[in-house]
Amino acid sequence: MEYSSQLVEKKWQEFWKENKSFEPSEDFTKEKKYILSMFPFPSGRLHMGHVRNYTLSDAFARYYRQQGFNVLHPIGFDSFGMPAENAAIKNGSHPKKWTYDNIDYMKNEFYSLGFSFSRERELATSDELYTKFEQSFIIDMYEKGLLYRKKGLLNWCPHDLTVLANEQVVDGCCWRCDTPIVKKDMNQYYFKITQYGDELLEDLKGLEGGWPKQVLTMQENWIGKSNGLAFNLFFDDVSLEKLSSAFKSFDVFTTRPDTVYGVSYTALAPEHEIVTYMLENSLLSDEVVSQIVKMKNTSSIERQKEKSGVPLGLNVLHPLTGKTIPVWIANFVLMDYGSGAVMAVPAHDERDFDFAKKYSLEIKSVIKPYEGELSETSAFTEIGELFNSESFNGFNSKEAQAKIIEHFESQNIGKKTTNYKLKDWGVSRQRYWGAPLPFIHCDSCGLVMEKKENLPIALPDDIEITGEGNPLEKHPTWKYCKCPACGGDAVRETDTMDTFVESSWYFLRFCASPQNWEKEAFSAEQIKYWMGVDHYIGGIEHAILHLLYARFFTKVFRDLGYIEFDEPFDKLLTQGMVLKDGAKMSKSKGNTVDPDAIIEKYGADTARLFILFAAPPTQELEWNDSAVEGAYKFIKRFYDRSSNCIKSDFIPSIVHASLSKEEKLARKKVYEALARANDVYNERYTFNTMIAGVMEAMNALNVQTNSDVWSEGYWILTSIMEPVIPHICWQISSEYFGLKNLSPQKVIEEVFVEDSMTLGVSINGKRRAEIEVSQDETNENIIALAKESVFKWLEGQTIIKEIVVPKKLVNIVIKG
RNA sequence: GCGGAUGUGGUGAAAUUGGUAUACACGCCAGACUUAGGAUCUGGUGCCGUAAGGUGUGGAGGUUCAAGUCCUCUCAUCCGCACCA
Repeated sequence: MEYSSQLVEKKWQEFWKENKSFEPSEDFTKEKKYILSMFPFPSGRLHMGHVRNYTLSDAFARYYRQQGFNVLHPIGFDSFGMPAENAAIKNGSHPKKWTYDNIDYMKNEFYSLGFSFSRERELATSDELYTKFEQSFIIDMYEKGLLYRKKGLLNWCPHDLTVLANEQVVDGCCWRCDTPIVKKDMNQYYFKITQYGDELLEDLKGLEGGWPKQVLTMQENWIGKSNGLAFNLFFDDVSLEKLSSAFKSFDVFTTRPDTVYGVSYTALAPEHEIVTYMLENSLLSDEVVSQIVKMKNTSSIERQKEKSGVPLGLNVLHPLTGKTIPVWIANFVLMDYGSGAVMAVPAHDERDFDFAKKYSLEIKSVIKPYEGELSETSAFTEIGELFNSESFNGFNSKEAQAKIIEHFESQNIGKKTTNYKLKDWGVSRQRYWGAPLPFIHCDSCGLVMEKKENLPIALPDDIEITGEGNPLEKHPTWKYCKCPACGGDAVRETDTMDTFVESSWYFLRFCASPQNWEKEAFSAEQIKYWMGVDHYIGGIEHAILHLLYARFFTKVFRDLGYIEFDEPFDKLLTQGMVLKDGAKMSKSKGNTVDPDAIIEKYGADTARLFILFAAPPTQELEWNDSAVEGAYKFIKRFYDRSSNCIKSDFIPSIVHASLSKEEKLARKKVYEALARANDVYNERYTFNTMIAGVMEAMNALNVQTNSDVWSEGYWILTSIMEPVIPHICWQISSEYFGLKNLSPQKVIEEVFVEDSMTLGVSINGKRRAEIEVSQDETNENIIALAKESVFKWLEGQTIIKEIVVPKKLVNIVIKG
């Protein structure tokens, strides 16, 4: 029969659906595998990145099912988010309809690719049920003090009247209307992720081996832990008077306490509270005020271009020497790191150096290199030996750091301190299409939580989306409610949550039993059985945000008593991008390939085979039309040649010794492919080499005619390939083997035993000839044969050494 | 600037512990079958050279009997972070 991807694929997809072939078993005594791909945003259609992602997880899921594991391989949609609202603004569609239409379409695409998802556990995070459970967790977190509300500086678009996420600010302007954004002080809800900063950092160690090093490093840098010294700088009397003693001192942090004697000025961020106080109380000249205002209104990108600052007219006293030090405002001091103020040591810090040069401030060296001289034109930032540092002179930087911290602590003028770059996670968005925060504002009770029995706080359907302001805010009735505490009139919080909240726990939601899907967010029993995720597969672009948030939620849920483990994802596989013509596929570049078109022309198996064969998963994948064609031809050949098999429910038993050379080689190649496949699924994930092995075996089978060898070969090869090209493998298997071969296969060692072996013969490491000897040949004879084979190279030469590497080669070392 | 990754034929890429470099595939070339083929099958294909041979894993050194693999330096490309005190 001629190969028809259309017929074969439809047939098996229906078979799998009707037979519920991929639902996990409730038998928790079986060994399990939880295979998960990062779930998609329902943007409308699948792209090749999706196809690659889910083909990988599907291959793992199918392999482990074959091996007898109980496999959970679920799918959901991360379905809240701005694109739904943007589509509404653009085409007038309702975000809900747009979202769920897209989900329906994409689900069909998924199943037309033959993905073996558990259909009973499908979810969309915009489902009210999901919102209900999520809001309940939010309430728990608030009660634990892990969620709080405070004023903060946010990106505000004065044209669209909305807050923007940092990623939505492009070159200081609104990504949609190009209006320059301004910083606005607004109330915002935050998760206290910083409380888990140390644990999030420490537990990265346990993920080594399971997670790509790159991701671990990125998270480590993002958390950005640094140890140092924090101390107060006290104002002198004149300054105190100026400030009417509203401030006596301010706090600074340094990772280089060894340079403390080199402090020659100190700098505050323009947003520092002392600066604010001075502005509000008109303590600064007009000139200085205008410079500060200018600094504050400059975007961070602009600020980085050149350092600038202005003296505040205040002085502090050096904590050790008592010397007077001027206080400046500097645009390079960040308000949201440390205390928003720094001690400046221009001799040993590049930034401080640049600033001091520009404004002719004192540069005092206190560290000298062990070799070479101090430079006049740059800061010496390495470690070295202390001088100009009173009793600490002569110490090495490292020792001095500890000693100086000790000194500050013993004098009670400073403290050993740890700082993090990680900031609390701002989760509120002034948007409609997200999960509402379950809070109520009451004039008499303040901020009150909604009662759990009233959940979910669902979104109203009758809204008007204009792109200006928050539709929930403008809805005529939605926000008005009674206070759960006092029963009086109150209003709901109209902010919705960042969609990263939904993706922070969806992998737990899949551990709900379908019978209790509506009753519980997840079942303790199933969680205990299925978690952690054995293989988590997704794009590197989520290396920080999603993966960090999911780790944070896991630890929070543990502390809330819902789960008993620390980390959600045991093994992480980050796939590479899909490229065409050397660039990432994207609509704007017009270099996309539509998965539907490929499925229609060649079939899902071809798409899957090409994707797994063209490159290892972690590498970029260059799309190549003729290589796709090649994958299609392979499948056709694979199916055509199956006619050489004999129908049987058992693997044929073959007496290896009685076979011809070609037959033996074919068997060897088949079992080599099997051995390699096991290795690939368990350790290496290099599906490309596994497929190459199968192709080699096919080539070897094709030069012999023994139908037992053919049948055995196909019994094994269709089993290996089923996770890759499932439809055609089930077809072949059902035609010849009654589906009995889709099960664990044993490697037979005897086929690897050969009568003779081929050894390379090299002279001084350069290969010159090849000899064939029997397996049990003595080294003496091997050397004799080797010498004979390279006779002409040895003429008149002196042999120094002869090396025999068993089963590999002979190396003869000659003089010269 | 800091951190990470990658560099092998015309192309995508193999080489598990240092042991015959270029498996497998795409492309190309030749042939067969064909009215024809962009179908199918067979063979060839790193580079230079008619050949003998030489040469060859971004570049330069080094260790070793032996290096794509280990060490030092260097170049290029890509990614992440980026005034984090």
